[in-house]
Amino acid sequence: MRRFEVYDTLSRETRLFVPIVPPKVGLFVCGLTPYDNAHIGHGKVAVTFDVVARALRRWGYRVFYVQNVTNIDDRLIARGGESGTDPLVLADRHISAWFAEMDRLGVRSVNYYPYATDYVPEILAQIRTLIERGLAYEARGSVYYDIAKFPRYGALSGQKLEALRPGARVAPEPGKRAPGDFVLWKAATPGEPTWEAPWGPGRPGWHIEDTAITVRLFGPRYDLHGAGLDLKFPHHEAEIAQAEGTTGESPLVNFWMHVGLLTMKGEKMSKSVGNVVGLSDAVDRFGPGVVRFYYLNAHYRSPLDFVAGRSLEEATEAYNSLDSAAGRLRSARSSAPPEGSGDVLEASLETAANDTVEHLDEALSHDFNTREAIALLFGWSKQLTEGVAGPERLSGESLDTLLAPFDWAAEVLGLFGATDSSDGGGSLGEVVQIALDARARARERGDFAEADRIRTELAASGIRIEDHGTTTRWRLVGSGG
RNA sequence: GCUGAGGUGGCAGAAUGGUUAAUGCGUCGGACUGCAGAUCCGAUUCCUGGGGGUUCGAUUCCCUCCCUCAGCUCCA
Repeated sequence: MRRFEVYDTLSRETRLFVPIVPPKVGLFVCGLTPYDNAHIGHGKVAVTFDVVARALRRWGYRVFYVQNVTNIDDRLIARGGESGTDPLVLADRHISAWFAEMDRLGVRSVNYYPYATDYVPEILAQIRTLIERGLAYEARGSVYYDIAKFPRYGALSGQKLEALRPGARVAPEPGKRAPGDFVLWKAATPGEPTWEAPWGPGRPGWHIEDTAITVRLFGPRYDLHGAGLDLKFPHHEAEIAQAEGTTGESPLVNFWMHVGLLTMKGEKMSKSVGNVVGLSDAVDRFGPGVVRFYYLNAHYRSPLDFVAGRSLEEATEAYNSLDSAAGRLRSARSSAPPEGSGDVLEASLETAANDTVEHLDEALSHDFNTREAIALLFGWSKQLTEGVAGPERLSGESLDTLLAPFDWAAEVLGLFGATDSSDGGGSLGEVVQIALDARARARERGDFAEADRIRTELAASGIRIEDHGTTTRWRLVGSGG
């Protein structure tokens, strides 16, 4: 197991990561609220923790990665009401879309997606315990957490209860002892999905599902909790209060990781501001590789400012240059000379390849510095152009060595893998080759109008042509990029 | 107001108590090309918010001020 450090929001310092029960790592990410389509801010969190899980697995940790699905909550009910759809049906629809999007983006590291509604017994048990311990109280069929009874409430976000502005954004509810008390169980409202409970029919509050799930799956304490920065308060404070109040053990989580928000012209991207860019739109236009690259090209904790018409376009340029460097090697590898023949690599390059891989692991072991890793990949790409004149003459073994840094990127970042590049091969390749042959003949006879027409049409289909002397290469690019 | 995160070249964005502060994008020049793009070579040597302090040395540590963003019970 490789040693690495992570910034922990609670202690506000970067610390060496030590699992509670090595080599196991419990990773919980809260997030999926399927009341609407995902936007590119959601994608940032998903890709960030995908890379975290990939890196940890590479380093020998056994990660159990859980992401919950809040398939019942206020917004779902509101949206369902607007369109006359059952909230649970609406949730299912968005969940399917989310899974499809994650698959396209290469986010396949989540082991288990528990649904809130599948954990109602655990939720009820937790609420019952909190009431028994005097930490929660009933009022008008609802149950609230009495935050005055939990002194650590506010520690994660550094909030002092007295300093909070109660009711600043939400009207105080009748029945609460204090405005800051949060709801654990919401009394039924006509027309809403409800579950039976000792306090009367109702449904779970927003925060309780997470701890019901994690206490059940991980026990009273676990290793890593991730989410967007905007969930730090009050949601994560509530989680701590619920879980630690129930189990009596502390801390609930050893390392809290909070992802910097995606902003647009300096403002947070959110539905309420109305400045959202759909995740699937971005992936459609630029391709999954570019979108992943865009996220990982900055440190996960920094805010990332999205500029329409520029951010993903810039990412495309940078992404393409690395992707074609990797693609060139991969296509040479697929047609490498038979085993035991071909040129052998210079020893210095072999050393450099190994060093690069080591440095890549090192970069990620410093609080997942993916930007540093990408800089190293550019450095490696530069070394390749300087040191490798003709990759197609190299032995397969040598090519494998040269590919090692890109293989690392495919494994950990989910970028520049074999499936990312479309150089040659396959039935698409045959069709494209026919078009390229026709263009070559047109150029030979000086019919450049025809040659350019073919080039333009291929480009419209997302196929970019690159002339290198007498040979022509092609690659797939995002149709809009 | 309170809490937290930040202010780095034209732009995006790293790092570090110490030689010329990564990397990418963009721009300019050159090579190649029928042209364009891509690629390659070179340039973009006067960039760390203001002011103090600690230090032989600060962008990094401390103080202070200014500014930006986020959170203060919908939020990834």
